[in-house]
Amino acid sequence: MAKGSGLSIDSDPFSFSLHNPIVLNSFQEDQYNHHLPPLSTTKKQLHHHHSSLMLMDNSTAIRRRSPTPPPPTTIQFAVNLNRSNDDDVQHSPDSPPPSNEQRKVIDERDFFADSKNHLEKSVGSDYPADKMDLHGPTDMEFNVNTGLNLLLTNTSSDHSVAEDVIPSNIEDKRAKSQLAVLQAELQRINVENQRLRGMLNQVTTNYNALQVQLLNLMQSQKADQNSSGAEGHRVALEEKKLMNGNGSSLVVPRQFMDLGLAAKNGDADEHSQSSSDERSRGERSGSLGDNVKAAGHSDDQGSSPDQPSQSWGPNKVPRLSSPKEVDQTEATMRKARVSVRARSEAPMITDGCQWRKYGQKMAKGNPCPRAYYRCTMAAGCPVRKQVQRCAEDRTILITTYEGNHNHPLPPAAMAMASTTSSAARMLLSGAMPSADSLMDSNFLSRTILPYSTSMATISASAPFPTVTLDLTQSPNPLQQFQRPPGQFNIPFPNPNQNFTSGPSSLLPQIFSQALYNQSKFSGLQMSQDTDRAAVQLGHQSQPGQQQGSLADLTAVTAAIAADPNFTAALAAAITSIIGNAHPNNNVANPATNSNNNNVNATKQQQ
DNA sequence: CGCCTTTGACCTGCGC
DNA sequence: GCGCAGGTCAAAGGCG
Repeated sequence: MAKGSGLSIDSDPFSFSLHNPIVLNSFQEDQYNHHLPPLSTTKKQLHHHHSSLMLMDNSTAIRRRSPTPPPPTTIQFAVNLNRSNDDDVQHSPDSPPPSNEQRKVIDERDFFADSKNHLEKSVGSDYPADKMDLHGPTDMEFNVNTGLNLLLTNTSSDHSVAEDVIPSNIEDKRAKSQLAVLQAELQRINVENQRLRGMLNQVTTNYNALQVQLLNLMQSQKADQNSSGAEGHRVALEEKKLMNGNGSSLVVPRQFMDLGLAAKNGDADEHSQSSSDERSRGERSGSLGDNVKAAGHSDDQGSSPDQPSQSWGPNKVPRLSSPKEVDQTEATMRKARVSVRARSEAPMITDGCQWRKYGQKMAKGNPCPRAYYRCTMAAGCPVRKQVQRCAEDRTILITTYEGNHNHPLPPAAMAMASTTSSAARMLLSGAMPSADSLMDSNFLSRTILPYSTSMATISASAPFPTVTLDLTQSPNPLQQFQRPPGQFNIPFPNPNQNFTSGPSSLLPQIFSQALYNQSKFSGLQMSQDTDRAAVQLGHQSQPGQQQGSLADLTAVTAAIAADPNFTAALAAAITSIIGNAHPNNNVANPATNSNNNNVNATKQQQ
């Protein structure tokens, strides 16, 4: 029996699936079972061995042969995309030839394979089908809102046999009718998709033109600021407030702006060689600052990864004596951090990277221990992160990132890296972004930031410049549409890092999406009535998770508008989702790991 | 055996 | 100088 060619409708009213072939009633199923494995087994095989192409239908209009009306439902067509020889119907030497029903099974599977090809052309016309990983060994489910009006036959086994006995010819006609409807609808959607794509391209073009104009205007203003001396700093700060578009949503300490402008005189990044007098020596530079010094020399723009020994550890930081070196150190020690607050029951948000825990301590004022991780995707990678639950609300997970990766990143990791490095560079440079970076910043502001009016904050009291992305606030998704496209929040410069290139303009959305998908009850809490609104990127593996949302739709829509290569972002998002199940990301829950104490923790508790 | 987590020890900066 | 707090190291043990 072909793997994944069985049919089932899940009992879950919110997600029952039709696994090809599409129509079987329980009576027929019993007949098939003489030759075929149980459908449950088949479905399981499909789940474990095949990718699935799923067509999500949220338009209701789905009729089941059930006495009860259909609930708000998502129909998932799980299509066996791997048609290897092993997948074909295999008959034992003594088994009978395939029956008519079995042939129908095969034919209908072929139809779905063809449908999959249509979808690849439709959704992924800008993205190679092979990169969609639809043939991969994962269980990725690719969901598309079909808007279909389907007439389906229920095959749930709880129906009586007598009720479901239908002549096979009628059933066959019904199935063919459904297939014809499906095929016609797919073609219609293809046309619609092309039309929408064209519209989006037009909007994107216009938007880019506006961005360039705005950039030119800001650059001219900046030139005026530079000519006016110190007054320029004040203007720059005001300008940034204006760009924020919400005076109360972002507090940008003057010191950071001054610092950034001073850094701009140098290299405009973490490795600024400037020795600005505006860097106050009185500011705290804790032990992490020592680490940051080293990290600044070892990340992707400053040094070779072959020299990891200078990267970390206060004990390994070379002593710098000359005033010039001290200034350089102070320039790099002020490395920014990016803190992400998200509601999650998971012990750690998955960002696509591999992390190794190297320490855990009790932090003052928080009963939950703080865990320290370093990136292990490459030797000498300076990136570290801290994970700690919020003391006030332990459902909030605070993840603080620091440093830049010195190695290639998977798309999901690029999303996080892009976001963090953008934020860090914003703090450290304070300079006006380039045209590309402006785009990047705008995308970020229109996707992550709109989820909350107080989402992005910059901490002035923290020992180090820290950008906090708060994803715990209840958003108003409609604001995303209502927000004028020219309105800015934080002008995150383009990371433009060595290994964080790629569709950076899309990454914040992906990052946001990944965060959402990773959180069982994410801070991106959406209204129920908009649930399952349309395109879904989320996986289905978390029962308690809200699936899809208007926010998903808006994020995806923004991504489409931002870049015609939307499918690349889609693939990245899916990758991040898949990465969510990475076995190495099972970090012990700090909140529940009460046995982890150290000297300081003991002192703290005493 | 390699990778990971755990956890006590250690280092550093800061305030008093 | 001492204590505190943040951060890291590294040995020990667990796990697949």
